[in-house]
Amino acid sequence: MPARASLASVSPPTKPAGRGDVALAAPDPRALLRWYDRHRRELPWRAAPGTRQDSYRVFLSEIMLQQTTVVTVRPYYAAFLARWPTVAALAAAKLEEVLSAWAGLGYYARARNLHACARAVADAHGGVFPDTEAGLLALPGIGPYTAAAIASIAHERRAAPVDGNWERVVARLFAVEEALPKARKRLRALAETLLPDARFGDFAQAMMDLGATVCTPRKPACILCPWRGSCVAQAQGNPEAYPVKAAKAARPTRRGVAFLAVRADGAVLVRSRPEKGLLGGMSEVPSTPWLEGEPADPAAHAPLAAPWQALNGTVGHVFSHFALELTVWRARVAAGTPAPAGHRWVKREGFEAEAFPSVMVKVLEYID
DNA sequence: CAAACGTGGGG
DNA sequence: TCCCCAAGTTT
Repeated sequence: MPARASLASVSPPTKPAGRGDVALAAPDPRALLRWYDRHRRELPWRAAPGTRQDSYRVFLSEIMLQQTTVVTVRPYYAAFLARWPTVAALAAAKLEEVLSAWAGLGYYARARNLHACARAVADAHGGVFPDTEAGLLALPGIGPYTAAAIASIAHERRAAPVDGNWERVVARLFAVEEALPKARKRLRALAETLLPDARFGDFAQAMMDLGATVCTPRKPACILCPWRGSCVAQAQGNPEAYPVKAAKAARPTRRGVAFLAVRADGAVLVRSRPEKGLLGGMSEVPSTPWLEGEPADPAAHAPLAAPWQALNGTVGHVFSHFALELTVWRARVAAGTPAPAGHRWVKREGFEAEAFPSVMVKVLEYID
């Protein structure tokens, strides 16, 4: 257990208020582990106490949980595990299958990387995940956090998977004044001082549970915290002030027109988006470009000549860095209408196999 | 390194 | 309605 004094090099330069009078004990990792033993949450991807989880399951869950809530991930995790129980099974899947199964979960590069990673493990690692952070880090879609998570949880390596929970907990423990994202390096250094001498997987998950259930972004339950006697922010009385965050960029609005061509048999005209970029590789109804300011001329972008009818209302959708307002133009076309190059007709029964992102599901509600 | 990259739920 | 947030990675 490093003494407080040894943290000087990574501590914030400004002396936090409230530290002067009462000496705070250094946070003891064993106290958190004891708390975890009493309050550990049951989660589908979590192994029974005292056992290690299969690395593929840790991998699958960690990729899905990136920037995504537990509640949202649950059904996707169950579906993926049932359909592709092993890394070999996932590696054998077609990318399109993986993308359609991922549809609705967001950040679709994750699905592409998940698949590429499974193939890399199957092809270049004999079907076995690397058991070191460095080895894991070299795989597609696995960054510093996920490498440390798999290494600690599945392989019991000494590693600090510093996620948003860890950052919040550490920022409060040490009252870090520097704002995110610049504070990331400092927070990581402080986090590593907290690591125990054993039970690295449990400690990693304990930090996440603590952040998710006690040291929450708003109204943290400090009274229930095993580290309440070691927390500078709690001593200051303003835990919610941490972590400090930089101002966010404004979110502009882009507009466009989506063309909903409905054939007599109910089939809809669909195409696939480019593999890179927004909604990469996902299925979509053709549309004008999505632009800020002056909308593009719809007629110039219609996929085929038809009696287009502008529908009332718009489809609104919020992406991570812009909001989208889509006007829907719909046309009923004859049964024999051919699909233009790069497009295809998809019937209702075929929707399941398509990789429609949520924004397109909204557009497709205008079929009838 | 800042920006791109989704979505749904809660206050 | 609006803003924030959630087990980050890639370029």
